Amino acid sequence: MGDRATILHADLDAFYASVEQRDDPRLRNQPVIVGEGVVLACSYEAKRCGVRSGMRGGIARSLCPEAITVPARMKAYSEASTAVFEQFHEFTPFVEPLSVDEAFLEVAGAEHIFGPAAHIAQKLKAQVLDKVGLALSVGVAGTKFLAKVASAQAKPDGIVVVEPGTELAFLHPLPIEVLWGVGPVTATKLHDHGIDTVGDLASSGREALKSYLGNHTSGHLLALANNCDPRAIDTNRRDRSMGAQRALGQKVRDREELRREMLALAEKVAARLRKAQRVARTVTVRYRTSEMRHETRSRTLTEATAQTDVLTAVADELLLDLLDGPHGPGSRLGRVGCTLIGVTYSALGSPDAIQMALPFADAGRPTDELDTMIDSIRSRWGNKAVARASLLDHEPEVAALNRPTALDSETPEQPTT
DNA sequence: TCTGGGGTCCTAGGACCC
DNA sequence: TCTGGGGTCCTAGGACCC
Repeated sequence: MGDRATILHADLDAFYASVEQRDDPRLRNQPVIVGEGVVLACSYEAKRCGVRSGMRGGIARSLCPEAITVPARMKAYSEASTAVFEQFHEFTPFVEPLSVDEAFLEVAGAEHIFGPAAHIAQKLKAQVLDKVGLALSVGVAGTKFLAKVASAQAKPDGIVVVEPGTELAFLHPLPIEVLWGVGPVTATKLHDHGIDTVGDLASSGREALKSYLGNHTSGHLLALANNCDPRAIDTNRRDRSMGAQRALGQKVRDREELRREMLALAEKVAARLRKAQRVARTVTVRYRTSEMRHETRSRTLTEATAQTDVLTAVADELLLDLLDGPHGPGSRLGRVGCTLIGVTYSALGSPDAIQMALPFADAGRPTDELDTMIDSIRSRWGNKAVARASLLDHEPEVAALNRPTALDSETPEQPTT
């Protein structure tokens, strides 16, 4: 791993805006803003005026008055995404989606068919443009992290290959902000200590970093800065949580209105959960006060469920706790206000895994049979502990499904070379 | 640039068990 | 009854990513 550059990071350029420009010729070569309230995406022409995603629509339009604003068409983006991922799979089965518009591809096993990784990157780009009509940027490197940094450098519409042996020369001059896990907070801390480039970070002492970044972050960043990233492509990733939230503007809504809003969100996510054939065990309600402070309340159920009435009832209770505090209905709401509510279901499992596991709960099956069952669950549902959601800990045989070696261990598929 | 909506992962403290 | 170590789970909060 890492001694050959066989990992691709493929990233669609300005995805939503590119789909709009593809579908409406009048938008081509024009500054385009997708999304009305806030900017969900913008074309490169709009980026040149300083427009960024997440920006309020009004500010974006004042920066770029000539921009054409269009509403988001999620269905079109999702169809385009599916079509692009089909092209990825034409080259390798080892595709790890990161979001609708980007993925890692392991192409070690595909090189004998399509040629070296850099050629595969070119063919991939050409094919996505030809079949789907969208521009793709590709980074090619020996590790995931480097491939992702390379694709960012390749934008727009380019390819950057980091040849083996040149990794540190490529990485060290770059600003620390390129590191995965460095956001505004961590960046400020690093700059305060005179660390501005990845090279600065790589030559820093672990203990010194630890003192202001903590154990995990310092180890993680130091590893990345020294180009140490052993993570393999994981084709089995599944959602670990599902949620919905809604911003409410400045207005403090009344208590019953917030409860109705929460009910609608909780029902919506429960429906998504069932559609995905998943069950959840933890309900988290989130809340943003008028001072933009975030608060959460969560509860873990004894058994995972996708039943709307159960999930909505828990969400309602948790919301009331946030709204009322210890001093009665609405008393907290009056003081802290509410500008956003949301609900997330997590500790997701799969009802099928539970049903498959159940026979083992009441019959003392031999361990080799159990091992076979665990293998079959793993092949269907991935490496993560899908059976955890069943929480049948009082049944030792099913509890065995949660054995770290069986389901929690990272044993990603390896390409056959 | 004071902010949408969808996520992931980590931490610290407390409860509880052996 | 007190003290201790080790482990797991749950909860609340925070940082980060697209």
